[in-house]
Amino acid sequence: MLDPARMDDVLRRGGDVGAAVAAWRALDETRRRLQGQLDGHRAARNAANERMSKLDKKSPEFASARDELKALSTKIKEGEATLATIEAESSQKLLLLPNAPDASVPVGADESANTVLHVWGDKPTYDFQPQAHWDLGEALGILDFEAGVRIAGARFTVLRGAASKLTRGLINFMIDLHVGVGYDEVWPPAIVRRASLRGTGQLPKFEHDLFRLALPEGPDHDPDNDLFLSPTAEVQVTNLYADHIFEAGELPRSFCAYAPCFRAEAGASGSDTRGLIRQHQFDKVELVKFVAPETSYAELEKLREDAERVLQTLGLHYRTVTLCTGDISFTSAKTYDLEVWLPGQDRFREISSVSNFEAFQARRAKIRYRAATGDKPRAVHTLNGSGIAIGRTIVAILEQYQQADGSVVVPAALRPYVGGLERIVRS
RNA sequence: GGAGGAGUGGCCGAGUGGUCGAAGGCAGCGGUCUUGAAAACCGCCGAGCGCAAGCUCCGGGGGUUCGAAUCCCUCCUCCUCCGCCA
Repeated sequence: MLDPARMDDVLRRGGDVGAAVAAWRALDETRRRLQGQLDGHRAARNAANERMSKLDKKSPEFASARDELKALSTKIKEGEATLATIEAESSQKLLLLPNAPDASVPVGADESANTVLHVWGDKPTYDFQPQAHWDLGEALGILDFEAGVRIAGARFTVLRGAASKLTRGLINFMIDLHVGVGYDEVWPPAIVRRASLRGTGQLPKFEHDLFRLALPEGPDHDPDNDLFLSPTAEVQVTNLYADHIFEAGELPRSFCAYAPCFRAEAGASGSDTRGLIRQHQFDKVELVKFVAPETSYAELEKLREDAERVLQTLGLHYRTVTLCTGDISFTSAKTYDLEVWLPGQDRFREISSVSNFEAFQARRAKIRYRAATGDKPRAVHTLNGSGIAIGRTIVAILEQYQQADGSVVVPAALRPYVGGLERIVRS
């Protein structure tokens, strides 16, 4: 949730955000006025009730006071109903306002305004025409797109043999790497409640991107009990500490988690329909940090390095870009994307996204901390980054490590995780 | 899935219609004492909104009442037993 004190900063995003901010401000003004009136009435009722508790219940004073209070009580109920409506409307508007970009984020309308932070490694050269992973994978018999369609439909893929083994190995490889530099490992549920998604900012705005479970619903069905397939472990791990107050000295806390991710990808029809890039279900190791606000930008750089270490250890050529105001997500204050080189497609593709959300998620999910014992709780800052997407890592390995004969060399660092497999060949 | 029981502040726990944001204990913080620590004693000690006065919060939502932690309905969660099961 955007901090109302940051309303001016959010305008840097441009577009129609200005109108939304103005609408919220007007509503909030009304809300505060009504709240003041209502509080006055409630104070009167509380005082009167206290006097009443001392009266003889059979006395005529009691009876007349009760009749008077009944009128006041009715007025309060009406006020409460009105206020509830305004509050619901106001908080709905606030929930739909995006995060304010950090001052260091370049201004721009779309990805063309993103800036390259650095490039790691050299573009590998081939003395043959490099193939796209979908051709390589099918030829090797390890990516079975047809079977995925048969079982579950478009945008699902069956991984066979070495691709399956690579998935298992990559999950362990990445988690071990992160645990080695101080992350705590967790294995969360794959299904999440509506409140969790609201906490991290996927809801209420992006429900169309999610798979919701169609459970039997009675007449008293409460939408708050709806369940969704999680689109990213960011949701589960961040909500690990929803409604929690960290004590002084407990921060920063860093976690890594593997979880399958599910995205409806509504509106993405026609793009990336080939291969493993954009699937309804994919695997990802996620990194999440809870930190004190004054440290969050230093932590963002460390988090970026932790994600980059995965690609470096695997020897994959990539670049890091700073997303501009028009390209950062709804919830982010600043985001770096790691883009891995895909020679088969002659382009860089996003493989990890690393963001500082500042207090945006913490305010929604009520994740707080005390700077010192006895202090008032304040919202923490949360950060997360892919550490990293498994499917796209397989894509990058297949494309960057491909050989003239159509086989693929397994990166040395990964071999201990795949039973010593050195090369993927057609079996 | 069936039958019972229970959800109160960081934790334990009292409170069954009125002066209760809520006894008491533990933990924590400050102090006295002590060379220091422990013990003992004294004080402080939930969160949110509001400039403030003040208001709200006793699992969530709804209802009854002048007034609800307390009564009613409903949902959620936990515990015990039975059933089923990787």
